[in-house]
Amino acid sequence: MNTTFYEQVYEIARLIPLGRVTSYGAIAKSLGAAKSSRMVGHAMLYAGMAHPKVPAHRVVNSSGLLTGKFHFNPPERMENLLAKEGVEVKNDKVVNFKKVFWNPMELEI
DNA sequence: ATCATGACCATCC
DNA sequence: AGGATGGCCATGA
Repeated sequence: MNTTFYEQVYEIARLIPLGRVTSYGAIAKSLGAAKSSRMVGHAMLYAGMAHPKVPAHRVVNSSGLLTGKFHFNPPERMENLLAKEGVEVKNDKVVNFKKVFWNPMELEI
């Protein structure tokens, strides 16, 4: 699926450093489409089909909540991967979200 | 072109 | 704190 908008989302998502997370809204903003945050999430549905793979597990909502974990193979996969990368997850949300949050705009600008 | 959908966000109660 | 509401907009039928 080389859909332009999604491709841009993937590009940003692939830049997320290991052990860091970001939000859908933040990605949308860095693309200049702050109001298209929902599309970012939707794009993640295709993340599995995209190549190279997209670390969709590093993308959460603005509260650090793992809203899309139920879209993973086994939903546990998401927190499992995050925990493995050093991101603590409790109650389906990222601990120290502020600290592990990665701002896509820092690289883009 | 129109309608429905959605891994969101901000706001209000 | 937690649920409900409206807005926003790309994509597919």
